[in-house]
Amino acid sequence: MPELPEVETVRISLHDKLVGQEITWLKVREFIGVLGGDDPAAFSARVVNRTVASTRRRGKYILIDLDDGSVLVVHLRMTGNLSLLHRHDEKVRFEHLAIGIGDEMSLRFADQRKFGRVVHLLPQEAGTIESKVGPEPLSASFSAEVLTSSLQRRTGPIKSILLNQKVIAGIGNIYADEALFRARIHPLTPANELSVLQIHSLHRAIRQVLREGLLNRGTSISHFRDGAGQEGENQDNLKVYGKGRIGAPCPRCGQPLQFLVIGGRSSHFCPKCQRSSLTY
DNA sequence: TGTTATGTTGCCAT
DNA sequence: TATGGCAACATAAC
Repeated sequence: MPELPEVETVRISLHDKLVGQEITWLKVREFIGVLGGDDPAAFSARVVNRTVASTRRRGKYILIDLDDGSVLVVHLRMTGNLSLLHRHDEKVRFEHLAIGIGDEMSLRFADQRKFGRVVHLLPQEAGTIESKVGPEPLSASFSAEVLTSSLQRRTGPIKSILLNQKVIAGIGNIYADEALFRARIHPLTPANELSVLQIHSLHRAIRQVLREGLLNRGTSISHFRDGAGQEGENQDNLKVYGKGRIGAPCPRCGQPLQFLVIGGRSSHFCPKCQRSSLTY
């Protein structure tokens, strides 16, 4: 479900309603594992009575900064969902954690598949997130040169490399396929065989598809909703993702799109527009 | 009714 | 270190 645009959409939808609010109570439901092995009572003791200082996003992580320098780290994985409801609203389906926000609201974390986590990092642990992810693709520091240097020593298929969070933070299966289509690069191309022009094209395409995803407030193919329960619109903007299996026509050339499993992930592309050794 | 796929990541083996 | 396979889990769609 959630890649950079979706995660950022959730964060933005919650930010103003969380900042400055006190965490007043906390309830862990049946799935205690949501806390990543932490003890519910200890977790609660560290978090309750703290105030939300700010929210941030790093890759696919939502970071909720508390006033003591500690951080609530939320990862939605495949089917995780954050929603801000009134405190007396019914428990939502698959709810694993409810966090009281001020006197009236509660932030619910729900996750059908139980892969997602909400962990609390002490101030001295807050840096561990940084060691898990690479550059932010929409930041000014993510240049074509930065991308070049991380691709040139890798031999794996570019599709798989784009999914590596240490190479670029926040790209998932949808935006990887969309970026490769825009850059006209075959997903199986070994990363270190891309030409300078192809890397520049890919760099531009990555930023473009992520920005569009963000402007459309995320891609809602099945599960995705923002913090207010709103669906995104970017599913209408997808050019190839999900279309290869049915052989839908390429929006550029009309050829049937193709489907491949690459690194265990479904991959959709145009065999004509995205050729393996395209020289400019 | 059974099988298969699902947008993520970490662990394990090579 | 880089890469690939697979498991974690629940459900919908075939």
